Amino acid sequence: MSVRLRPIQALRLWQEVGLSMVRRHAVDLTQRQMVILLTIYLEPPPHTVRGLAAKLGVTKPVITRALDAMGELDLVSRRRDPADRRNVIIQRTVRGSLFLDEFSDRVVEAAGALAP
Amino acid sequence: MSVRLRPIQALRLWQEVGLSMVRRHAVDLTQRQMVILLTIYLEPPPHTVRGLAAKLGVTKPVITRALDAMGELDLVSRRRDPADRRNVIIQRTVRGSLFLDEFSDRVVEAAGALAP
DNA sequence: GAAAGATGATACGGATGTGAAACGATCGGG
DNA sequence: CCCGATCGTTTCACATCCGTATCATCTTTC
Repeated sequence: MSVRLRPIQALRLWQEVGLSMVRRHAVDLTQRQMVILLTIYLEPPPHTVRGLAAKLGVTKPVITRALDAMGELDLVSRRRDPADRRNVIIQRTVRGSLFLDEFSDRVVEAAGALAP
Repeated sequence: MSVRLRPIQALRLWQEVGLSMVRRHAVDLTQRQMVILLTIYLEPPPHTVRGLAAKLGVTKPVITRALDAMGELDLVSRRRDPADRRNVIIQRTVRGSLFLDEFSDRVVEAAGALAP
């Protein structure tokens, strides 16, 4: 079933989650990087640079650089497609899964604590 | 009453909202800027630089620069406190309210469209 | 096999954010 | 009245991100 949320609750949810992220001085991803990470983990593989660029409506260098940054943090990994060596397959990592698990827990918790 | 949300739904919600923001090439605020904006609009005034810095756990220059950026976009405005002229009172703007209204609508819509 | 096309990475110039430190303006207690 | 404390801003050096254009590599087509 869908989730019923009122506008004021939506804003409070965003504030609460953002606040906890900022305060923890944790991994600080760009909005684009976050969307890329979520797409990789939520949608069925395989994921390629051009596919992600098309989905987000941004240029390929944006994806490449985001993958560089997140690869440095071990949130995603890349490897060449053996079938077509022009392609790069973007893969999930244990650390990336853990990061999103913790993130979603934080969102769920904040949602549960919302005032009526 | 509180909002019941499952982890996978939380992730899909964040992806959907982030995706719509990225695609629209709309105003793209830093996570910190967004939290500051939300705090200004959700919590009771008055808001000061040091108050926001303390709440977010960041340094004052971060707040000053975020206000510079958002002031440029006319999302917030600043004015000196007449009572104590060292203080700066941060105020809401029509454009800021409109921006958050649209944003929350987008969140609510995405939440309503979530799969079970 | 050579040329054309596709894919991801890189170079460049510009814009913006950050932390640490220092600064000018203002208030307030002695 | 004055000197320390407070508040917001600015400066500096550094890092990151962006879009455009270009590049190297690989595949497909003829």
